[in-house]
Amino acid sequence: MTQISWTIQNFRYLLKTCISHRNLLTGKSLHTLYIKSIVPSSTYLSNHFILLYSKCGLLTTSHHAFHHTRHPNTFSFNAIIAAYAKESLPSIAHHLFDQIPHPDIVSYNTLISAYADCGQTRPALGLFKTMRQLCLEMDGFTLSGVITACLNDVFLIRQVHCFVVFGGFDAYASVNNALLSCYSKEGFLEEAKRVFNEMEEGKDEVTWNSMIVAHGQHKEGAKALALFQEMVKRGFDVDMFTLASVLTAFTSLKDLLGGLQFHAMLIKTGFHQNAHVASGLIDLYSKCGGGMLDCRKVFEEVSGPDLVLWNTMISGYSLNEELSEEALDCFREMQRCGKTGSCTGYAQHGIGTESLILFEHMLEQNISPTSITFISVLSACAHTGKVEEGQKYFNIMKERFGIEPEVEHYSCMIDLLGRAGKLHDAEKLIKSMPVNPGSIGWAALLGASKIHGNMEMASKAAHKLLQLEPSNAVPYVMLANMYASSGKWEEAAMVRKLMRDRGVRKKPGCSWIEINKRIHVFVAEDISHPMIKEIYKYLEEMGRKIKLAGYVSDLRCSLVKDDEIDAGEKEIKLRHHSEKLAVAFGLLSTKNGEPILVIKNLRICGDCHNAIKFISAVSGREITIRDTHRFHCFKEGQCSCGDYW
DNA sequence: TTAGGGTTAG
Repeated sequence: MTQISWTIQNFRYLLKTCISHRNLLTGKSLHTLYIKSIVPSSTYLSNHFILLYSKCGLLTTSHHAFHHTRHPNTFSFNAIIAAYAKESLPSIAHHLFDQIPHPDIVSYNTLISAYADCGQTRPALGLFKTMRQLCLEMDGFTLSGVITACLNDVFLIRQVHCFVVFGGFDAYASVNNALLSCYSKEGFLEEAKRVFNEMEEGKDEVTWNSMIVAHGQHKEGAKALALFQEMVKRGFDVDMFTLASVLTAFTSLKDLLGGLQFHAMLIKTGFHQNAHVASGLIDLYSKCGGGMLDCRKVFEEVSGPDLVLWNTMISGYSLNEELSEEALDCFREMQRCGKTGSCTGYAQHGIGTESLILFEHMLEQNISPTSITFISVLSACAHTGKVEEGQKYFNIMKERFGIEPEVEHYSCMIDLLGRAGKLHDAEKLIKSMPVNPGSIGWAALLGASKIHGNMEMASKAAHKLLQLEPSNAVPYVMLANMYASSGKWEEAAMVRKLMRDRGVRKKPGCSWIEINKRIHVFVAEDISHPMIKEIYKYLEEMGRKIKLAGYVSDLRCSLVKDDEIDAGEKEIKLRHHSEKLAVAFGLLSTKNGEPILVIKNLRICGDCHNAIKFISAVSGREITIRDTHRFHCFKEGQCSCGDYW
């Protein structure tokens, strides 16, 4: 048998191939072979074994390889620091950094990025300052890391931006990409665009991807899709990052049809099995009315679902949560017994919901939940009135998983208690919060007070909100509407005047529906649509039919003073709310039996919710309304939210 | 050897 003698060059070549292909199996065999071989000890090879294990996510093995390196050099330290940085362990990385006799620019860059990834601005800037004091050379890696470390502080980002321009670092694509991305994440799309435009020929794939996602995040989906087309036209490579970014554009446009076509393309290319892309798809379907069955199919296609994929599914279910027939029966029974004020019966009967079942499955798979997972879980409990479960999960997040509740978790709990009619408990929770409740907490209490018609609590919450956010129209409108619906016209007028005096403008309510690839938008009492006469006529006829079926209009929702118009006119005004117009147009423009989907930019009005339940029964159609809070799927006279939203 | 880009909540 011929003995093959391996040389260092053989090992070098094969090891580099293993690293670039992330081929752990071959890499490990190579490592065993190297240890047994007579090849002299090589720091180069040892360093690359550290890298291989780090890139394949084996931190302990990587550290082991570092530990067994006979003569570690700066490269060896840099490689193991990068491994700890990747696992978000900057303090250990720093400890290793301190042991390097002569740290080089890569050592600094790696440690700066380690801190940046964990949002630790100060230590990252400290290292940057040291580099300046030592007159060490800097490069694009350094500045990209420093910029990322400044995320959440736009003043710092601007200061570093000045440094970049005056130091000539704006020649690096990575530096501009970091600036572009940070400006966008901070909400400054215009500044991101300026960076993009000034890059001229210096753009790379990352620049385009960042710009697409920036537009998607700022709800400029159409521009994001146009950028994607431009990127392809200019010959840039499309990768997973691009595809996931494009999906957010479809989601922001609520363009389910476009998303479906894009999904077909993803299946052809096989990219749909990538966890990031799949998360984007699930988010799209769950937010645009695609249904959770399709989400489940996408989820099952992914071989190794990651944490975000689980979170996206749980959140999707929480948005689409349907109360089971059993739960609805229980609720109806409670209503019959006159216990309408409280919905805690759901919790008392321990009825499971899909998102909570999925959450338990996630725990069985030993996937550790994060703070975001708990926001979805608690929000699902709030949507379905599961007070006891909500309290249980709120407690275990700290006790079992060591996650400190943040203002968002408290806000879910306030929402949960408030919706269930426990307004005083909700207020007590706000007062006992160790973190500042901010506007989110008070907004949750205001919403719940409105549901339960508790004027006193609503006024308290609204006034807190007006102090915190004087330019936010929501508390003014909610408070004025509550006064108006309870006949307190003077108070309603005072709130409206205050709003006018402060120059606060209400976001006009509108609803839209897509028919034959065209979006039709309606505002209340719309007269602009070409089919508006037919729509009004249809609603008039439908109004008669649903009245016969038992519908009674809720005139409190018309919010017009009694002596201004009579009840008949109020009823007409109610009939012409934007969501009713969109529903009527949808029913007129589609075939019998076809389901329709309407989207509204605000919360659905109480009278519309009731009327559409009747319309679904009379027309025999499935009507889905997606409002800012959740999906309402109306079928045979019932809504999936169980009148609890 | 090190960077910048994607998915989840409110």
